[in-house]
Amino acid sequence: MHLFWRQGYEATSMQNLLDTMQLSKSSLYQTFGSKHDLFQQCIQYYRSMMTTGLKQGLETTPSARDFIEQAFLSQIEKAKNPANRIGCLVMNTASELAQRDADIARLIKQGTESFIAMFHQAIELAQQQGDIAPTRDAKSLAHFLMSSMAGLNGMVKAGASQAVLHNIVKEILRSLD
Amino acid sequence: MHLFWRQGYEATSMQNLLDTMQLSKSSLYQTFGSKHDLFQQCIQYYRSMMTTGLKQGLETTPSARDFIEQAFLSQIEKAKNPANRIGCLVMNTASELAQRDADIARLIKQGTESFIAMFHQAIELAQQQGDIAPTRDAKSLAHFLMSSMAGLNGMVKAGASQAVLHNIVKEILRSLD
DNA sequence: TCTAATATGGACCGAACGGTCCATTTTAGG
DNA sequence: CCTAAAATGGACCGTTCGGTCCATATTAGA
Repeated sequence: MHLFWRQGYEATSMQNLLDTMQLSKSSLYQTFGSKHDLFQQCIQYYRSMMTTGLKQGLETTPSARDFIEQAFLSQIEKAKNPANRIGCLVMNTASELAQRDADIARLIKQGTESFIAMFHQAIELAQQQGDIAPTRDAKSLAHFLMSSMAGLNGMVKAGASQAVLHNIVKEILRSLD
Repeated sequence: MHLFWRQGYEATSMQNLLDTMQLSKSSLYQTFGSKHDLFQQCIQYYRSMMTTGLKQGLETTPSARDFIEQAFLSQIEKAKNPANRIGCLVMNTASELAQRDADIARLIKQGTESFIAMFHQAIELAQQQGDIAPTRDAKSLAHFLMSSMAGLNGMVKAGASQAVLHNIVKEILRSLD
C-alpha cells in the first residue's frame, strides 16, 4: 500500500512489489490475484485505516473544531519531512486513474464520501459544542474541507514552502468562523 | 500536451504521441530530444498559455473579484463534460512526478508561482476596486485560492457531483468576504 | 540542375512490463 | 509417519517500453 501511495499505480512495478513484500511472484498472484486486484485491496484498506483512525481521533478530542484544525495543521507538520510528501492515496489515485478506470472510480467515490462524512460529523459536533455557527451549512462546509484538504496535499506535493502552507491553512480555518 | 494533460506522463507512450502528432519516431526525437524533454516543453508551453490567457482575462474583466469568481465557476461548468475532467497539467504532474524528478519539480514550482502571482494581482486589484477588504493579506489569500483551485480540480477528477462542486465554490468565494 | 542539408519511415535494440506455469519444497492434519 | 494441501522459486511467455540507427526521400539554396 505504501508503495502505491508513494509512487502511484503505474510507477509501481510488480518487481517493486515483490521485493518490498518479500514474496514470490506465484505467492502474490495466488493471494491477491493481480496487480490491479492488489491495488484495489490497498485502496479499500487505506480507506478503512483512515476512517477508523479519524473516528478515534474525533472521539478522543474534546473539541471537534480543534480536531478539524489539528487535521490540517498536522499535514503541515508532516510535510516538513520530504518522505511524507506523498499526499492521500485516494486523491492521488483519483488524479492518476479515476477518469479511465471505472472500478477504481467507484472506490475513489466511496473513499471521498467516507472522508466527507467524517468532516460532516466533526462539523455538526462542533456546532453542537458552539464552536461553529449553527447557521452554517454542515454539508457544504464538509465538501469544502474535503476539497481544501485535497488542495493542501496538492500544494505539499508541488513543493510549497512552510510559509505558504501556513497561509493556506490559516485561510481555510478562518472560513470556519 | 493534451495527451500528457489527459493521461499523465507515464501513461502516455511514445506510440501514443507519434499517432497523435502524426510524426515519425525519428522526427520526434530529432525535434524534441526525448519523451522527457518533450514533456518539459509541454509544461512550459502550458504555463505560458495559461498565464497569458489569464492575464488577458483579468485585463478585460471590469471587476477583478468577478474575474476570480468566474475562474472558479468556469471549472464547474467545464466539469459537466467528462472529457474536460482532466485537472491542471501542472498540478497533475506535481502529483505524479514532482517528488522523484528534480527537473520536473523545478518547472512545477515555476508554474504554481506563476498562478499564485496571477491570483495575487487579481486580489490586489479587487482590493483597489473595493470588492475585497484591504485588511486581508493578499499573499495569504492568493496561496489559499491556488490551493482551493487545486482542490477543486481534484474533486472534479474524483467524480464529485455538480451539487458538491457548487458547495465547494460557494464556500471558497465566501472566504473572500 | 546539381548539391548539401533536412526530414522521414521503418527496422532494430535491450530492457522491463504484467502474467502464467510447473516442479519442488514446506506445512499441517490424521 | 504418511499424505494431501498450500506455499514457493524460477523459468518462461508475448508485449510494450523508450531509444537508436541508417537508408531513402524531400526540400531548398546556389
